[in-house]
Amino acid sequence: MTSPRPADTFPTPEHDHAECIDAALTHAEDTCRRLGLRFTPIRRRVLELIWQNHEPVGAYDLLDQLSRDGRRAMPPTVYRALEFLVAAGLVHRLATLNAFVGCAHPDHAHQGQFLICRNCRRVVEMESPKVGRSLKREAEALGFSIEEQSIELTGLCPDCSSEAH
Amino acid sequence: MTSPRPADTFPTPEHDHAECIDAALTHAEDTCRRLGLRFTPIRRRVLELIWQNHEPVGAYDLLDQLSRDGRRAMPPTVYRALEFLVAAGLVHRLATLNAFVGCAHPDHAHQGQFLICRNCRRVVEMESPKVGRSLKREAEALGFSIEEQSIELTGLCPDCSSEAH
DNA sequence: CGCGCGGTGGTATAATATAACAATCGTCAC
DNA sequence: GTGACGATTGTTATATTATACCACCGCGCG
Ligand SMILES: [Zn+2]
Ligand SMILES: [Zn+2]
Ligand SMILES: [Zn+2]
Ligand SMILES: [Zn+2]
Repeated sequence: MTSPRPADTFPTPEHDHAECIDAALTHAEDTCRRLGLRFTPIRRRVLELIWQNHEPVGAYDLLDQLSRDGRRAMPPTVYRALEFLVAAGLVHRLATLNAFVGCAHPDHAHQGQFLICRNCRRVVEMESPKVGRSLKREAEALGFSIEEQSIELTGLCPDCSSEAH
Repeated sequence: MTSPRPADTFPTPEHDHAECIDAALTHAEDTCRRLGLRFTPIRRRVLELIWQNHEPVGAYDLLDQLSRDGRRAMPPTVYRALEFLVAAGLVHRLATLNAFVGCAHPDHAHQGQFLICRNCRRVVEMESPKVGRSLKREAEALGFSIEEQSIELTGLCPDCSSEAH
């Protein structure tokens, strides 16, 4: 079972990030094959770029990096790839940042809760069933049925809060 | 004690919305006077426009409406007013919609959870202490300290889900 | 072959937001 | 009053993010 590293905690500087990238790409291949989706070179490359680190990336950053590859990429190219990756559950879009981050739990359908460090910009994807249940229950009490959720928490990660004296 | 209507449930078509607007404006005046902030005509007018209904409004929509007033408004004008109103806790920005909505609980500091109907676009601001506590606890377990939260739930409000057979 | 469909390339433009500087207004000390 | 100063607004320009639209390509299929 290939799967990206759990990443349900902030990654250490020592962690083998090449493995993060490799796991994400391998998992994406598997998923796409299983679902009959086409994991084309552009889509693969965009996913790889998104996984360059654990920080969210803007679409135009990706565009620049694609251009540096040699291919003259235009906005629709990267947005199409992103749309595909988000739909396939391989990438999440962070609405508060207009940026994209690799999904840490791509092996099952979910909509996580994101912890975003305002200092180092790293992101961790939590998945708290408790929070999900509370929200669902309280929304239902108002007669509201949730279809999508966007939960983004900004603050300081452990490393950055200990730095701040 | 003036305060906008609770709006912790979806508003009925029959409710006296003029009262919603009036309460929001009166409360804003009070708040600004208390905090020594200047509730200028532009800021007042923008808040009034935001409260035209219970749906979020985009900055450029507001801009159009301001222009229709006669004043030749430019983007910075409306963005500055919005910045002020958000900072004063009178308005919230919805990241998933790039839009703004009047705060339903402006009488105390908070960061609510928004229920957004994808059909009628109405928004309700929940304030669930339970959700807040769960998130805080689970984030702290990862060493993360939350400074801001953005929680936006999209789905169907009671009225729109009963319409859909 | 002829057709349809998903993917890509490319141009243009829409929609959202901010930078930078000038002009004006309010307030307060003098 | 009036000059000084900070806060607010006016104005122009530009940055940033995202989509509409059409042409072309490659491939499977009747
Ligand atoms: Zn890593
Ligand atoms: Zn950090
Ligand atoms: Zn109302
Ligand atoms: Zn509705």
